[in-house]
Amino acid sequence: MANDSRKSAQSRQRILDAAAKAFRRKGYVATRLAEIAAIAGLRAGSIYYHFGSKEEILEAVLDIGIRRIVDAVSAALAGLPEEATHRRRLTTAMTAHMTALLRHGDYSSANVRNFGQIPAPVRRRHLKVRRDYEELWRQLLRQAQAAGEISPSADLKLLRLHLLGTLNWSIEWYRPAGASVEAIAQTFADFIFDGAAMAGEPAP
Amino acid sequence: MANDSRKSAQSRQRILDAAAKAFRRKGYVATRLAEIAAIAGLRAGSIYYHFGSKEEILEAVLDIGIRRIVDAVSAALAGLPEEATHRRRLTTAMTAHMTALLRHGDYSSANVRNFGQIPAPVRRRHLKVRRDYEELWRQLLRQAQAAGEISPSADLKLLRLHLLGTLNWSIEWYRPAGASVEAIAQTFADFIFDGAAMAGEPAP
DNA sequence: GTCTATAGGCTGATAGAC
DNA sequence: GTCTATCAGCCTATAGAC
Repeated sequence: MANDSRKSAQSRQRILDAAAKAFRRKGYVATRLAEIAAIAGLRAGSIYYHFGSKEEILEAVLDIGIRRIVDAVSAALAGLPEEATHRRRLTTAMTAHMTALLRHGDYSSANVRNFGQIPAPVRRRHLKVRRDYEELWRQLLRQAQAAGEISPSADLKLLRLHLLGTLNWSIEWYRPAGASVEAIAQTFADFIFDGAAMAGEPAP
Repeated sequence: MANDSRKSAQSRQRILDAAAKAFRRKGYVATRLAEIAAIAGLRAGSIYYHFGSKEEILEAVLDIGIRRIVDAVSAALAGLPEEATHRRRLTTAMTAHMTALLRHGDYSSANVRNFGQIPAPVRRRHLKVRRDYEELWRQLLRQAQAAGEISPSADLKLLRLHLLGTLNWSIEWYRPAGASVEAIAQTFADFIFDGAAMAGEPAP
């Protein structure tokens, strides 16, 4: 009994892992159930013992994906000393987000990549979790601005979209061969804070 | 005769417009030929008078998409006075890119959005045009750095990915209701050049 | 040029044996 | 729990009438 439920949980897990990997690479619609089954080491029909439909698998993958990002960012922030600057907090959060996406990331990448093309009902249900994550960034930015580490004139909504856009777009171009994820995230964080203009250059 | 070839060209155009619109919204794989035909005002079978396959339509849409972006950016840059600063050049290019994407942009959006999930042969053929466009940005950034308007220590490759990532990601969140495309692009350009940190704040 | 009709193939999902 | 077998539906693409 404990044996059966353990076996079931393992198969379910393998199916989810396989789906996340496939969704990340080819997208939800283009991925076939037979493909997921093959990666998971079983036949297409067997999937239906664990899931009611392909959409149900998608929902599970999306949920795990966003949760992994939230957990990674939260854990990284929790590991910082109380007195850490807001700049350090934001840099840490950016690195954690990017790492979750690129290195430990079939689920997280599948989430970010497929979000724009998932069926409407699934999207609606998933939106709540997404908003919670956005709220985390809103708070980080608000606190940094309140503490005077971000310019008071900065539009925090656009800054958040600017920042997350840069990070999320990396799934389109990142290849493990190049610079490390940490180095890239650090460079991006410096761009975000200091800008790329020559120091002392006047604004136009 | 001139009448027929004009009618043919018009239908072909309507099919492409319809495909670009659908590809932008739902992605290539999820879009059905019957759907494209319906938007274009004809039946699925009729499409094959104008195109040999669904993939052929995709290729045409992708090509037009990238060309529209290149043309928009090139035209905007050509409209600048000789003595324009490099900051102004880059800001202008960013605005043109974003406008092409968000406002005049079924083709351009379809291109950016579907690039990650197009069939391998199509992708390979399309890569060349993409690289040409990237080269345009490489030159802009190189010249700006050479002129001393971008910090000599800035990694131009990461700066380009940073900049284009921010712009391209906007197709995931932009809604016409909010701020104008020009205002958003201007804000992003200022972020890119000046950063969001409190002026005079020391780096950590 | 566009239509209707349909071929041919594949896909998500179900049923029943083991 | 997983398999095999199979169904029903849908989709791209083709053929031939108009």
